[in-house]
Amino acid sequence: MMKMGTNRELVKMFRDMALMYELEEVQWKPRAYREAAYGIEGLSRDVKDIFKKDGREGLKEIPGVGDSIAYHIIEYIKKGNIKKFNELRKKYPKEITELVDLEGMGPKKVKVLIKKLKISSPEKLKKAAKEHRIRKLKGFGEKTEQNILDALKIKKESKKRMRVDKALEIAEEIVEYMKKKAPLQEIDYVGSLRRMRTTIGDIDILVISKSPKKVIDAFTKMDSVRKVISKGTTRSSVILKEDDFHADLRVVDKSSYAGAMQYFTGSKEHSIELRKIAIKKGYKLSEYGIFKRKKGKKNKKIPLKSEKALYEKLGLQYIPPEMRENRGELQAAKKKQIPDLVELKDIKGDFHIHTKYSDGSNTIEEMVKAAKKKGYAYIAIADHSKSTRIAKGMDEKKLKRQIAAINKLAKKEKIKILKSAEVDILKDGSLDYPDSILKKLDIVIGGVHSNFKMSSRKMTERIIKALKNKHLTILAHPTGRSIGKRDRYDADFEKIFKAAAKNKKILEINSQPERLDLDGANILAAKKLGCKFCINTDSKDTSDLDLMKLGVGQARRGWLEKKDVINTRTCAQLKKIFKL
DNA sequence: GCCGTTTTCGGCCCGACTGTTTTCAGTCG
Repeated sequence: MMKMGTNRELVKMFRDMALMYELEEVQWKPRAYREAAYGIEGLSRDVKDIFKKDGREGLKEIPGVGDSIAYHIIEYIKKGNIKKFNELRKKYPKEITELVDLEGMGPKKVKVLIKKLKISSPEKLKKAAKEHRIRKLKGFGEKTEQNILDALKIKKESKKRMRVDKALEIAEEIVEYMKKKAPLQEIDYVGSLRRMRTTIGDIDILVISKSPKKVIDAFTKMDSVRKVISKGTTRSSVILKEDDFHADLRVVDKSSYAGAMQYFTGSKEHSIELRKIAIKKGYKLSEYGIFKRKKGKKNKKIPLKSEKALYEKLGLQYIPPEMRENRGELQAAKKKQIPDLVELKDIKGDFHIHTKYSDGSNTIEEMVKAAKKKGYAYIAIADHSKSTRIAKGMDEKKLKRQIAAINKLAKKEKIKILKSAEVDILKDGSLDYPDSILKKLDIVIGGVHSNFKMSSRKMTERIIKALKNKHLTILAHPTGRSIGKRDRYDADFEKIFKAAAKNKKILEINSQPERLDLDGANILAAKKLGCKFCINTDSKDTSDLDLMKLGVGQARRGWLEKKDVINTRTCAQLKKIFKL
């Protein structure tokens, strides 16, 4: 049995149950099951551990989980299935989620299709559409039939969510293009990109303009647009040629800017909570701003200059976009306990830089020059150790040569160049170099690069053994996940984070877009356990140094302040930490 | 089914767009 898999399986099951209850036309349950799924998704612990430690009451602490759903979770932990889930499953075809996920389809339409045409899969749906059987149904028509065929085609071609670096690039291109081609006062990208999620579902753009029609025309006529899904007087939605990516644009006038920024930045869960707070205070919150509720009369709009003013009007401290995930930030804002988040400009150096000595494509000198250009006070050169053969890891001899080269270069340079290495944490938890070599290094970055598939117990022991090694300074990409390729290792990360805190080891926030490891949720969990962090780029070439902003984004999502991040320290302060 | 500095019962976010209708339901974000 996979360990952390339990959470994922429950999330999937509860989402499916929500959908099936929707088909049953049961009120409110769908929402409750979705909220529970979302609550479980946000956990950094395994529900099994929670149950083992704190029982049913512990489970009920999970946001969205009450008596009934806690019962279902226990049922699943003990028996491996949920009776109610199986009952519902029998009534509906297995592939309903695929049908509902099609653009323009929802539970109501799917239900009619199942009932009237016995459609149970995307294949059967396609056949029915081609045979023009769908247009004859009440509430359906020719257009809907064609849309279904389009949606099936797009679904087939399109891939998963987009990496944040790519989404940033596309969003910036759209913003630049729109600035040139359309009459507008303000344009920003919003949505999950502004919140700096690790992956982006679609690109959201917000515009202030007095001529919305011209703006929307310019948007839908971009060369990069493949299909226009909707085009109204204030909003439009398109599919881009690049990877069939969705982009949405919304135009508002200046008086609605604060409301629209808040609304379109999300997250949805955060916004829903915020609206509930507004209602309690006698207001109504919409994408147009805050309105005073008046019985029998038109609601009166409250002028707001900024998002900050919007939050303050609701009695809250301003919440930075990266924190808006309904993970306790609204409660913190109420108590005026929003942390002063770390910023890119606070970063004074980078501890994880590769060169031609292993798998980097630039020399030490070139990387040093690029770091100086960034205004850094220090960098650490950290190439791979010998066991990482695919990355051309260095043997002891080569590392010694590199150390000598750095010593020589350091004499000429003002920027502090630290000697480091990304040392493999071997299968048994020992490090890939002998102590005699490790002690010559200023910083030792330990990382797992092989034997990913161990039992949870063994992997946890392996990493904790490394964390107890007196030479190790930093734990690189602690969970080992690779976005879209590989899940994090099966291990008890709460134990690992605790061990890191206890042994005063620093956890890396790796800024490579396919890693982003730790990510925001892990960081938040580790911070609560007393861990310290550093944000590294793991650069393979000089342009990779720019990835720092992605790591900072994750740090902010994990509520980190400057003091939590080691590479915001000055050179002098570093000496105390690393005993240089 | 969940939740509570107005509630242990009675609420549960809100508006735009499309396609089908001829005033609105369904879907989306």
